[in-house]
Amino acid sequence: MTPIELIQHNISGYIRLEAEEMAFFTSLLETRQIKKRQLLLHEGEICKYSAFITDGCLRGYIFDKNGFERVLSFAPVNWWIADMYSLISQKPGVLNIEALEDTGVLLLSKTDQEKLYTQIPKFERFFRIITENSLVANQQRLLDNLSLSAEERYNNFCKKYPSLINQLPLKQIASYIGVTPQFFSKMRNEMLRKKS
Amino acid sequence: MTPIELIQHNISGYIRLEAEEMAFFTSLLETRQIKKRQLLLHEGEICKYSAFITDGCLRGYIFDKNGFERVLSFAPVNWWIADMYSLISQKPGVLNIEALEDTGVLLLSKTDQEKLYTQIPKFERFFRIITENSLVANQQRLLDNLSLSAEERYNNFCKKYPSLINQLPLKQIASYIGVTPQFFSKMRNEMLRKKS
DNA sequence: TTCTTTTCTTAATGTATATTAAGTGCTGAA
DNA sequence: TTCAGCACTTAATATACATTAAGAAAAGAA
Repeated sequence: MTPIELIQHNISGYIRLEAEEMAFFTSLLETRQIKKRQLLLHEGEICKYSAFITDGCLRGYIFDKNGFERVLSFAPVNWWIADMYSLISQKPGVLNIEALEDTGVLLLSKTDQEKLYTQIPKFERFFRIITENSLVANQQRLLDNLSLSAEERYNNFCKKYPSLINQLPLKQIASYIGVTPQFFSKMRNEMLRKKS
Repeated sequence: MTPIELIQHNISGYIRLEAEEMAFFTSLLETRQIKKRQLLLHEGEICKYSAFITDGCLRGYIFDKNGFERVLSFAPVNWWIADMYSLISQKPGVLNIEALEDTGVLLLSKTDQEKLYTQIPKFERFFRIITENSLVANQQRLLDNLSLSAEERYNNFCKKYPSLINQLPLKQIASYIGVTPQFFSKMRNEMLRKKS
């Protein structure tokens, strides 16, 4: 599938568009390639785009008060990512969005997104639904962090991002589940030992 | 303000409705009183309503694997609450929603909510926006849990729910910030000592 | 009121995870 | 080719929080 076909397929899963509506939508998209380790968004910037990943993988992370990176989310192919706080408020955000490998995205600017809302109200529906889904995923992760051990959080990571288990450096996964790389290394060894 | 005035005011902050649209909306609402400690929603049930709080306070919580309650969110006056996972999927949920004191809510059923979406598409917009806001609040809390100490999480609780600091039993707050009541008690004493 | 239950506190001990440090093996740049 | 840096591992020690237990104070029921 081409990037455009991929996003059209993604949208068609939620709303039904006329051909000319779809054409109008795709006319608003901007293609961008991000090289490994390059940032799509830097903390302190105002987030002006929602990004749809067509190839590769991004990660959203912040620096905590001790200067350590904490991964908030990964965005593999077919996912959307943005600093929602900054995108909505148009204030400087805290999120860094970085390519974990060479990555292709389609960008929809905030202004075009609002154009879309007024001209094709069905897009209110589309973004309501994907926001609801994000919210559910987020609440689940919050509960995981409140009630599960690191080991169980790792299992949930594996369920949520099966394609990333072997694709990502271990320290990224450690950061996502909220432990140090050292502890993660030890933990994984213990898990292997238990299974055998 | 009456309950109906309160919810109308809440909605008018996001979308502009004609008088008859507002009348149609309010005709869908159901008033319900929940006595202290009564559940509005019990885990295992399918969530059929979004609830808008007009008086009192609710809490959403789950039981973790050790059988301990973990508070996911509080819902004071003027907030919405539901088990989003269950409401969206119409599968049995994991959330319990309980009144912390005698509480009045306005209920909007899932089916009426969808009626609303088709008959007054502006409501797609309304719920998109409040879902976005929930998502942002949730992401912030997730980052808090990954990167802040219990003390700092308590400070953030105070900022988010200033009205609840003195209204809630301490053990509810402890559960929200993710520590035991014993540790919370000790921590608060230490915080007081530091300030003086 | 009196009794019971719940909330809150204090303190001793226990544990999951962090921190620091050191070492190995890869990778990419000069 | 050689070196610098990065990813990953192992291990010793440290710490933020949990668990258990017991008592005091407050709230609810009889």
